[in-house]
Amino acid sequence: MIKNVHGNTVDHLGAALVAGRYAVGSSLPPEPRLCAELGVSRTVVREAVKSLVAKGLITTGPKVGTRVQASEHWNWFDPDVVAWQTQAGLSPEFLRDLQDLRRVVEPAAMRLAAERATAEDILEIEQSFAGMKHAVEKGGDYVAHDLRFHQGLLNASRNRMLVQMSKVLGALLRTSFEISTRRKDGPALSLPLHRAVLDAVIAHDADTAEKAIRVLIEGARQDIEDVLASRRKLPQLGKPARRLTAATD
Amino acid sequence: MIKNVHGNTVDHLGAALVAGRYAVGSSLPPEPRLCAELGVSRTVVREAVKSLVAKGLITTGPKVGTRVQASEHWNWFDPDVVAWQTQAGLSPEFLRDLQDLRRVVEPAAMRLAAERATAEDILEIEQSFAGMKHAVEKGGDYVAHDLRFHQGLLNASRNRMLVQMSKVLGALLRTSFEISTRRKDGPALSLPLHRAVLDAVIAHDADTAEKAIRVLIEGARQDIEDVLASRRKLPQLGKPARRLTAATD
DNA sequence: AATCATCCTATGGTCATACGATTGACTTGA
DNA sequence: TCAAGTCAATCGTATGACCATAGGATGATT
Repeated sequence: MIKNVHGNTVDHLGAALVAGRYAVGSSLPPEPRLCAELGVSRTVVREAVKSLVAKGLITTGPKVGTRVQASEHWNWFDPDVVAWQTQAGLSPEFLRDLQDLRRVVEPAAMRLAAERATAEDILEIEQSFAGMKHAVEKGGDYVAHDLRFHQGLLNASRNRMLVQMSKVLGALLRTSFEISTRRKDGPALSLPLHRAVLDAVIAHDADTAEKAIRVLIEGARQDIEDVLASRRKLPQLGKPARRLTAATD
Repeated sequence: MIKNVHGNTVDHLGAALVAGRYAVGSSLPPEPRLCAELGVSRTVVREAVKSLVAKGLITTGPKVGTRVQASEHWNWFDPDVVAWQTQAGLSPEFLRDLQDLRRVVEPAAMRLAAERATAEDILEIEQSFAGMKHAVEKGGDYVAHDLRFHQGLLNASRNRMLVQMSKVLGALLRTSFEISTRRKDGPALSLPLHRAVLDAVIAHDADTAEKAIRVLIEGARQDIEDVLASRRKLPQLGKPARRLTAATD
């Protein structure tokens, strides 16, 4: 699926960087090499590099080359960075960070949502809930509707930064939803919990909304812990050998 | 202070965009125009545009031009974006968003810091506190040390995303510190409150740490509310007429 | 006159080449 | 041994050309 040369190049390099294919502090190949490896012009390479600099993944300088920044400097809230991280396989550290974030952000966001949600927000969330219910009863993409439900709630907090986080949290939510969906009664069990959150928000009851979401989060935490524990016994989950050369996709 | 052509161009355009000098959904001047206005080559303009695309400020496409994205699409956690917003004058909405964020993040981060802070983290924060104390007693840059204090605490949460937020929160913290420093006994009064937070973190007492930081935040909230209220009576605080043409700085 | 298909053109996307600017590394001399 | 000067690798900037896309104008058809 070819978008355009620039986008593909950014994706390729970004994914490689986030996956840790280049050691932190080391230099990427010089521009001419990259051009040759990726089969694109220097213009494209340079613009791609500039994009990655803008996302905090690398720095550049004459003679010093383009150096890989430590992960503390990534823009962890950049959707692309998160996507690359997801695609590279969610590491336990990343999952831990995301879970911290979720436990910090979602309860507080529910409080705000209970105070500020507009009628449109509620409608959107109701529709998502209806989709989840339908998926449980008659089949369908439960995870997608669950995601939309949570993002709708974050949106209802009416805070641009919290909304932005919903995009990042999406990576965690998707993972945890997929895990809980594996247990075939998982969705059916969590449906009333979701309903409780939504009802509290509609009732402008911040305390109840917060408590309800905490129940949901705790359940998800358990699920992920279990999977991580079992993963430790099966360490071969990491992606197999990756090639450094350009792929021709 | 000239860094380089690219950096200056990104700054110039980014600041203009964040300041709202181009209407959302409208198009920037075409590349040749921008080159002429900014007095740089097309290479520079294009790379600058790519950087801004990476930060979510604009989108580009053949024939459609480079369009201004709605502020919901900005990367609000990008240090540059925040800097531009700060420089454009902190709007009440932005301040409100930041205060929400602070109230959400800092208490939770203090809990994590109390659990996870390393000896190095503590040392760093102690030094910052010493700097604050010194500034109160013998003069010095109180705000800078206060900032370092809070960022050190966020760092101690050992969570990459929370750490990233500390950079963004810095914009709010700086503002609120400057406000509270205007009252000449402000720093002296807040010193023991800071000490309380630090002591709780050292004692690994999450509950107390959270309570202590909440006191600090509440004080800051009050200060900012007051300033905003007085600002409403003096509406001429906004920047004076802004020109659309390129400045020659 | 209204509608649809076609072509035109403005605009960003890509490529190639040349030269400037910076800085780490090497060399040379004291 | 150390310091200053030189060198060269690498990114930074500029220019010109051509390609690709998509919005809008133009014209034919009903």
